[in-house]
Amino acid sequence: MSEKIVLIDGYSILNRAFYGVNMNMSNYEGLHTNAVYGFLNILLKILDEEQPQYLAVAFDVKAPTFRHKLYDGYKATRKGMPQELHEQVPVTKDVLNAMGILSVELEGYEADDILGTLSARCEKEGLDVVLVSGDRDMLQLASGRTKIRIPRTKGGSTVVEDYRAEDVIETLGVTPEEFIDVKALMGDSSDNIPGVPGIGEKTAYKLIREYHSLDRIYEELEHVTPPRAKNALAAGREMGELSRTLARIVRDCPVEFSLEEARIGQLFTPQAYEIMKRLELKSLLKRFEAGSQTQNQVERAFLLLDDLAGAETALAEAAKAEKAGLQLITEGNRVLGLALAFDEENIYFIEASGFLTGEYLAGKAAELLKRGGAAWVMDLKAMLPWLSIEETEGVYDAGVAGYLLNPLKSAYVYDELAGEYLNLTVPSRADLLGKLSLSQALSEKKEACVTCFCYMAYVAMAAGDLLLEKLRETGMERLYLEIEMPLIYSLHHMEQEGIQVEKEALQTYGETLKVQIDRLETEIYELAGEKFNINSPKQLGVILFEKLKLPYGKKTKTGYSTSADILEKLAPEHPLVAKILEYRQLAKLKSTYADGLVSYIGEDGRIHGTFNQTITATGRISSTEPNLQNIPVRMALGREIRKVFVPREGYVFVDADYSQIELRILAHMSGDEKLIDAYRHAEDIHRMTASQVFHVPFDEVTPLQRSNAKAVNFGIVYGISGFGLSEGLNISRKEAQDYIDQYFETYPGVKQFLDRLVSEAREKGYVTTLYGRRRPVPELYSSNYAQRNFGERVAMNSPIQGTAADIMKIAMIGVDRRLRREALKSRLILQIHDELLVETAEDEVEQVKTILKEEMDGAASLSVPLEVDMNVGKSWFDTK
DNA sequence: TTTGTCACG
DNA sequence: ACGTACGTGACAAAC
Repeated sequence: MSEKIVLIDGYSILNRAFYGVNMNMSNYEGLHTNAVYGFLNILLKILDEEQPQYLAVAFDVKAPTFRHKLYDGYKATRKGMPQELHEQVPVTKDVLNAMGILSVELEGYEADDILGTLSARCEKEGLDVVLVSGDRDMLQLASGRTKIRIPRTKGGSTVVEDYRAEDVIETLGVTPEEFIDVKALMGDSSDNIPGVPGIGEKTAYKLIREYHSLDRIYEELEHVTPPRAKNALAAGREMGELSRTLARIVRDCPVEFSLEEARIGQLFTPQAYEIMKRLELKSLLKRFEAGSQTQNQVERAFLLLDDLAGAETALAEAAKAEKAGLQLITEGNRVLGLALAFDEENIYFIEASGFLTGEYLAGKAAELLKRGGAAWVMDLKAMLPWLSIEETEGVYDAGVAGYLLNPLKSAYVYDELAGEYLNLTVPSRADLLGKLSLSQALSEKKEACVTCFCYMAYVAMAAGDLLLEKLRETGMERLYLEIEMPLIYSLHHMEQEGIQVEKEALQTYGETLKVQIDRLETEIYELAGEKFNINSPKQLGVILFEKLKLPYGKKTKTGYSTSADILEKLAPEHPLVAKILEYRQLAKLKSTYADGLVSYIGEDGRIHGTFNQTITATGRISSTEPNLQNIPVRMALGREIRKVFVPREGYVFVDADYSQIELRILAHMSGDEKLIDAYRHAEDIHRMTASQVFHVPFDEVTPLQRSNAKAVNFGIVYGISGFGLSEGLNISRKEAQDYIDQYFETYPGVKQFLDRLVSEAREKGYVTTLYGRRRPVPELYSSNYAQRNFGERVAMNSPIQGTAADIMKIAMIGVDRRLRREALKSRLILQIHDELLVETAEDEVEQVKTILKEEMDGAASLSVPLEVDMNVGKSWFDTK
């Protein structure tokens, strides 16, 4: 076995770590530690896996490199790193130093070049090389001896992509050496490598696959096709050759390096331990303490209680505690037990069995929540169906707190919160219980269950104060206490209430669809001349674009695109296309809505969906199992479905929706005088926009002008781009850009506002709503052009969409509370982002309308009024 | 599990 | 020449 060296691209891995680990992580000095933490985790993971004898980390030096001298534009626009990351660089170097790990820097060269040089030298010495970087450019260094490893954070955990030379060939279709020339041709906007103007990614790969090098291309220039590419190549030869020099990683830079200095010695030194302590990286401390991993100390306190006496004693103690963590453990319609913690020594799982019934434990849980002290739970809404309690002071949901602090995470479970806020690495539910259901696990792996459940209670308790403190620091305490916590109860009420659905009518509707689908199916097979699976985009693509040779518009990464917008343009070409579109529509209605919804109707004749509070990046709620926020309405046939959503006997639906709430928020937040003034008076906002942007009298706006203005309004809210608008309107980019320019000329305050959102987001790393809700925008720092642009649109859209979500939440809480406090029978049953549906007792219609109007109008006081449209009907179909 | 498609605001 | 409209969830097919 040959010896092995691991070489690490320092900044690139720090960068990955920074965006992969929750940004709020910091020590008591206020120093952010998430990147250091993530970096060390990746480092230790790689060392574990590779078991190398040698190790070095390369860093860039803040000075111009030879590339800057060659080309003025080189990395001129590269964005600086945010302060929170910058401050972690010296700390990371200190840690490496304390661990005796070699750091290498060289003025005039980038870390890439150092890595290229060290890998070349080590290969020559007969070593195996493992290069760790976040940057795919590094792939040009892959070889038989050198493996490139690219860590990615995927759904919270880190996975590493490995590339040996053969993997590069397999994934890119070119060799590592050829990859340099690909980059020379196509350029790289994130590094400001210009490339050959006129040659894009597709052409670059195609050319290199055919000719294998830039030089060969130029030798054979006469034969290069298409002519467009040939001409571009002829004109851009200098740029191409310059780009190749810029793109090629240097393999012989004058860096001083001796293998002996890179030899790995004692990593977990006392010095390193001290730094870990100062950084408060507790989970890493363990490894630095003895070198060996031990279970977390707190686990010693975990205890299973399954006897009445023991449980009563613990519960009585907990009742006296100032702070407690708990979680009722439930599955289906059963309470399995209660997890409970009230200090570091008293952490219990009380299993439901014998005299310790589920009802008893639920009652005790309710008492604990109401006892006066702080009570932290992991997921309050999941507990409420067993508790029969209403809004209670001192009850805090740790999951919801974690969501506000970073809404981009995929889940807010105890192990994630422990890692982020307690610097504690604890086994996840999947680690402990695998894929077992809770009841299965309880009978098969009791001990693991106790660990899992005790952690829930412990983490909720232990992280509580810190979560509140962070919410305070980030200006989200009121958002949390006055909006998100009360909202949990409103969502719970809606879930309990559910909505009545006429099962038989829905089934009949599904059968009608089936008849039409069968008919269409036959017609389609006839027109196509063969049977195939119409639901398969792949098979459909073959029929349309190969057999019938219709012109394909777009390709997806797996084949031809057959999406509706493409097929619509194709419809005049062949009668089959329209049939496919119709088939798709009906198939969707049948599978998702007719058949799909039937399966959710409960014994009470109602659908009780789930409203999720911790899913979206912007602060909206989402709806699942089923999704009641995307019931068809735009197309007539689909809208029919709404006829089966009906109020109970003696009730009607009152439906209220905000009119153009996002545009009104835009007017308010931007402060644009003209827009504010327009929206103060306008009945029809899109018409008013058309009138002002196209300079025509309000009454003379044509339907086309209005619909164009409407699309522009949408575009503005989504974070406008010429391309996006042109797609939405099916017009040229030039025309779309003209519309946008005219809009901004008309409302200069909006332009300023949107620019300000982006620049503030770049500075701070996040954007905020009117109520202080944050959304981090890490994409703004991406080296990828498309990603960065996406970040800009997010920075423009999230404050608007998020503020609308905040306002609706305030309104919901208000409506729900008043219906109850005023002792009405009517109940809020659905929220669809800007719409509320109230199942209203017939004799309460007027009161409910008043409440909806007052609470929705009054939810926020903006510089433009919030208008609410209301309708009453005997089904959801009738409320439009 | 991922991808393409399509339903909603 | 590049690559995008913002935010979701469910279903069927393909991997």
